[in-house]
Amino acid sequence: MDLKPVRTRFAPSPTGRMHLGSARSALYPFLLARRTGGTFILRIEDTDVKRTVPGAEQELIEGLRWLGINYDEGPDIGGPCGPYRQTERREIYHTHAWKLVELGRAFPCFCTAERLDKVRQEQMANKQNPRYDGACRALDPEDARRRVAAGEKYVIRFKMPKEGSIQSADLLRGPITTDNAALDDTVLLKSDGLPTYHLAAMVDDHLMGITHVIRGSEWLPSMPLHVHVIRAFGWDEPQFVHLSVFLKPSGKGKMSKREAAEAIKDGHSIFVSDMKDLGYTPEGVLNWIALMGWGVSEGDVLTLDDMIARFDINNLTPSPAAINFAKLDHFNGAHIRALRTDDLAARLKPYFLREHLTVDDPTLTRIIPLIRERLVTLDDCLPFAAWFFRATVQPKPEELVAKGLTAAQSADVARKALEILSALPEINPATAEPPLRALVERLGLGPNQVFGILRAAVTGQTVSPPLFESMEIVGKEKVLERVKKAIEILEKM
RNA sequence: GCCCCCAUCGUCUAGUGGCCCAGGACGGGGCCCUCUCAAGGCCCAAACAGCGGUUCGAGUCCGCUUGGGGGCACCA
Repeated sequence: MDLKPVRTRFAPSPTGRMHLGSARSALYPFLLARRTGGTFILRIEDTDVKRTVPGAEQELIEGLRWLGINYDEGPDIGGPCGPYRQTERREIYHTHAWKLVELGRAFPCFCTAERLDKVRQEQMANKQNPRYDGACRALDPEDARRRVAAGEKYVIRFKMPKEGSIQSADLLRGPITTDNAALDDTVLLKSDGLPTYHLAAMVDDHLMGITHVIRGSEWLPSMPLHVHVIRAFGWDEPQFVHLSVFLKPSGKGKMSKREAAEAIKDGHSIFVSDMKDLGYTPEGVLNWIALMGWGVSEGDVLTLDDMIARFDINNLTPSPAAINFAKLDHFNGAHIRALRTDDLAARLKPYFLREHLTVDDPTLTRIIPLIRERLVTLDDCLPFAAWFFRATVQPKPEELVAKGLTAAQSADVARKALEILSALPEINPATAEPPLRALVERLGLGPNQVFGILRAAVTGQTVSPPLFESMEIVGKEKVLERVKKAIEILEKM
């Protein structure tokens, strides 16, 4: 791959929540910039004032930060090509739109939305393609200028050539040729004075020196228009890369609001800001989205640094990808297992605190090695280890009874185990396991039966971290106390 | 309706004309390990959408069909 430093950007519109698709649209240009020693920019495309939702920009910024996708220039940190929020660049677009008018490549249009709607409906009724009918295209330029000066509402439309064709290219798909006749006199500057995407993005990408435009495939059909606009200004177009969409897990149809709700029911989400609460790590999420649309031949558990080292824009795939939450779980678990103890402890603590547990840090640190490889999500620490931070446990009576034994027999086993444990100076795997295994032998029982009783007694549950290691952390005093309590419960059954 | 894009195991993908009776990962099945649950190890099932070309040779190139996706706003 060509490693000349690139300038790339993530240019979201702050119109809703940040989802997986947005995250990936940010990731790839980020990776390309880092791989080549280039620059990655965040630009907010907020030119649709009606659709802008308060807080969306903040969610975007926080999402990127959480994922570790850091940008070099952006609305909150500035940079040499600012401002990075399009509503703050009004004059730039205004000037550029009129420049196109002067060049004869665009024209003011005074048509009302009502008339345009009517025309469109008639066209559709006649099975024609809906398009601008050209009413204002033929207006005398001086006339038009006077009407604008007089304060009449107007938009500026691109004056699409009636004949000929244009060639544009997508890096992954190759060149495509489009007849100009199939293209429309698209609005570039709206009557509120703000630009449409087709003007704003082209102007900004040029002014910000963007070399590679990596964006969603919904832009593929308008790429020819974009190339027209860019060339009308006399600029060179950047490399275009269109990313395919994410499909819902079934592979039938793209992710939708309905599908997003389904995911949440299953304990999953397509929204970046939900991921942390659900116990996902940035590493896991990143790894997951990175590999939907990017083919690596082998070794697919990757950190952000691994991705940067291996990223090659030519290995992106143009076909749509169905999301698969099982794979997210896999990557998340793999990255959790790779975390250092202190790091994992710090990440787990909030989930215990969320349950109003009092966390003792040294204890937490000792628990980590026992649960690390059992965690798929960070909040899995609760079922495995919340009991460590509770003063008492409440085993269900029936869970204290070993398989194949009666309550009375189980109580007897527990009494014998208690006797052994009481005699130990302290309880740990080295001291407790050999005599208890000997007990298993002596009673002619299975280890599951004896250890199962103790597990339920000490942890209050049937699934737990390894028993002897757990008992060591709990401490002899509490272990004895809990086994005694278990015996009482069993005796009453 | 018109325009554009895509097409390898259930899913994500490797494959850039001979190295492919198609490789990896997830998921699934089996076995081993084992105090529960995991993790780990070993093994198994599972795909080139169809039809025509081009070529000595096609998963790989071309065309058509089918299927899927996207777009046709003073939204991005």
